[in-house]
Amino acid sequence: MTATIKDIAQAACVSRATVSRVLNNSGYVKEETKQKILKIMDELDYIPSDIAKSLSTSKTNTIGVIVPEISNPFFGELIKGISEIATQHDLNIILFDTNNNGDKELKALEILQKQRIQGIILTPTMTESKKNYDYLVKLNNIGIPIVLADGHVKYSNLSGAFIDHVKGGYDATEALIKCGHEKIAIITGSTNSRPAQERLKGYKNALQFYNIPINYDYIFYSDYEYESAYEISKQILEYNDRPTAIFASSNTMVLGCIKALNEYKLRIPEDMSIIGFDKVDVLNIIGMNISFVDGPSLEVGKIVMKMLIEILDNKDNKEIKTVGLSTNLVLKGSEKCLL
Amino acid sequence: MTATIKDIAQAACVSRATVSRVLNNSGYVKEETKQKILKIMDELDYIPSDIAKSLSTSKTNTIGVIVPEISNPFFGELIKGISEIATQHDLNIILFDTNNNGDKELKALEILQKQRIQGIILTPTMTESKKNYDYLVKLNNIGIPIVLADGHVKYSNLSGAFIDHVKGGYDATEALIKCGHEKIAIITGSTNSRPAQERLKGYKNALQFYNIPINYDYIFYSDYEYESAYEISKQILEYNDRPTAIFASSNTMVLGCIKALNEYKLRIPEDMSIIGFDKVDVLNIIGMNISFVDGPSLEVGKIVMKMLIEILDNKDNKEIKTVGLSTNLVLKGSEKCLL
DNA sequence: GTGAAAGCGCTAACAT
DNA sequence: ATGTTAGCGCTTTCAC
Repeated sequence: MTATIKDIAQAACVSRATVSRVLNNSGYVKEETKQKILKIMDELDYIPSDIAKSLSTSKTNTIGVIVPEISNPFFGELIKGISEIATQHDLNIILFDTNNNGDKELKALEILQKQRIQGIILTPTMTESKKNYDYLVKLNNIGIPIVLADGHVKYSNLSGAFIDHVKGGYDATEALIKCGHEKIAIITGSTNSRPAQERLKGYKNALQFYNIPINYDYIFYSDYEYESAYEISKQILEYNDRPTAIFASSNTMVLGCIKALNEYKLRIPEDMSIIGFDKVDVLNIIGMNISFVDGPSLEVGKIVMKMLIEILDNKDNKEIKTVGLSTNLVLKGSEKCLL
Repeated sequence: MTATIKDIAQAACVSRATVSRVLNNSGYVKEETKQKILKIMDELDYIPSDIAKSLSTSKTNTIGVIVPEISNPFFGELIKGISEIATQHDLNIILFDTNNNGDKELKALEILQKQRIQGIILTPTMTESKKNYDYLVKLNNIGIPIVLADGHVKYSNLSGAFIDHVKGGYDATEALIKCGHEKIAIITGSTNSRPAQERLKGYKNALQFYNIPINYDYIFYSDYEYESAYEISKQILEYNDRPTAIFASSNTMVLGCIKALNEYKLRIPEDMSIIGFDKVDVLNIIGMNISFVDGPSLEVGKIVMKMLIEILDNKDNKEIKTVGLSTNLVLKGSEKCLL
C-alpha cells in the first residue's frame, strides 16, 4: 500500500502533526525539519489521501455538475466555463449527464449528497411540467447550495444565471420583420420547456410591436429534436400560404429545417429565410451562413461557478440571487431582404 | 449537521454495527429492528457518507476519465459508452478535459491519485513526441490500473482498446481508387500523432497495393484543426496537377476541406471527391452526404470500461491486454466514380 | 517549534 | 441476531 502520514512521521522521527503542518503549510515548523520531511515524502512516494482529509475537515472541495446532455455543444461550452473557474479555485468536478432523464437527475442528486460535495450546478431536465414530487422535495431540502444554469425549476426558489430567451426570440423575429417579412413561422420547443415558451413569447411580442397579426397556423411545437423539426419544416413548405421566413428556435431544430429545405431544393435565403437559436459551429466552419441568436453558454458557466463560490464563501447569507444574461443576434445573411 | 450512523444507533437503541448492517444489507439483522432502523433513518433524513465509507473500506467506487477535448463528438461518444457501463456497475466518474494540454493531463493524474480512485481511463494528449519525463514516470509508477482509450503512450506499456487506423486509411483510399481515382491527396494529422501516422500508412499501403506511385506532393500535414485543413485545401485546389480526390483524415479537417470547396464553388463530388474520418452528425442531419471512415467511439468506451472493471475484479493478474477495433467505411456518395 | 490525543463517519473482525 | 472495538488517514486543539 501507499505510505501514510504515519509512515512519514516515523521515518522522520517527528509526530504526525508536524507532517500535517508541512503538508498544509500551516503553523510553525523549523525549516530544517520541514526539508527533512519533504525529502522523506519524496523518497517514499507519499501521496496524501484526499478522502481522509475530507473526512477530517468536512470539506471535499468538489462540486457536482448536472446537465441534461453533454453532447449538445451548448452544454459543452457551459462545462468549459464552469471548469475554467473551478480549476482556478482548486475545485474538482463530478459530472452527471442525465440524458434528459428525470430519474437519473434525482439519482445524481442523491449520489452527490452521499459524496458530500460542496455545491451543485444544475441545469434541470424537467423544467416545467412533470411535477415529480420526490424530485422537488429533494431539491428543496438537499442542504447543499445549488445554482441553476439557465434552467428554472417550478415550485422551487433557487439562485441561478438565466439567459433572456424572450429577448432572443424578439431579436430574431424583429430582424426578419425589418427585412420586410410578415409571414414568419416559428418552430418552438415543447410547451413544458420554459426557454421554448420564452422564445415564443419574444416572437409574439415582436409581431405585436410591429403590428403584425399573430397567425397561429405559423406556430409549430416541436421537441428540440431535429427529426420533428424536419417533419414540421416539410409541412411548412407544403403550406398554401407558405411563410417567407422560419425562426427555428434551437440549434438542433435549425438543422432539421435546413435538411427539409435541401430536400425541396430551396435555397437559403433566396427561397426561404431562416434564423436559428444557439450556434452550430460546423455550419459556420463549412461556410454555411445561418443567422442565429447566440446564447452566452460559456459565460453562463463562468457566472454560475462564481456565484456558487460566493455562496460557499459566505454560507450564512441565504439570499437568492438571479443573474440575467442577454443573447446576441448574429446575422450571417440567411435572412433575405424583401425591401 | 446531518445525522450520522451514531445518531441513528442511539435513536434506535442499537449499536452502530447493526445500523451499518442494514445500511449494507450484510450479515443478519432481525426484520423488526431493521424496520425500526429504516424508519428512524427516514425520519432523521439520514444520508450515509461515502467519504467515511471510502476511508474505512479503501474503496471509492470511482474511476477517473481523462480526455483531450470534451467538445469533440468522438470523445462525447466515448464518454457515453464509458458512462453506460460504469453506471451498470455503480461506479462514479470524475472527468477531466485536458484541452490537449499535457500539463493538465499530469495534474489530472495527480488529483486522481489523491482522490484514491480505483482506476483510470485515459486518452493521452501527447501520443508521440514530447517525451515529458515527469509524465512518463507518473504514468508508469502510478499504482492505479490504467486503460488507454484509442491513444498510445510511447515508452510505456499499458492495456487498452485501439482503433485500427491503418485499416481506416486503407479503406478510404481503396474506395477512391476503386472509383478510378489515382490522384488522391491526403490531409493527415500532425506527425507526432500516432493515429495520423497510421491513417497515412493505410493510405500508402492502398496506393502500393494498387500499383499507384506515391506522390509526396499529395501528402499534406495538418494539425487536426479545421483552419489549417482549410488553408491546405485551398493550396491543393490551386495545384497545377490538381488531385481528383481528397482524403481528409479527421472530422475537423474534413470541414476545412468542405469550406475551401464551397469558396471555390466546387461541387462534391462532381468537381472533387472527398472522404473524411469520423462522423460529423451535423453534416448527415442537414443532408450533406460526405463519405467517411467511422471509428467506433461508443464501442471503444464500453470496451475500455469493461476492461477496467475486469482488471479491478482481478487485481493479481497484471497481464497487459490490447483490443483492436475495426473501422467501418460509410459511403454516402461524396466520391465520384470516374469509371 | 513540536507532540499527544481526540475525532471525522463508517466498516469489519471478533465476541457474545 | 447484536454489541465491542479497533482501525481507515488525516486535522486540530491544547499542552509543553
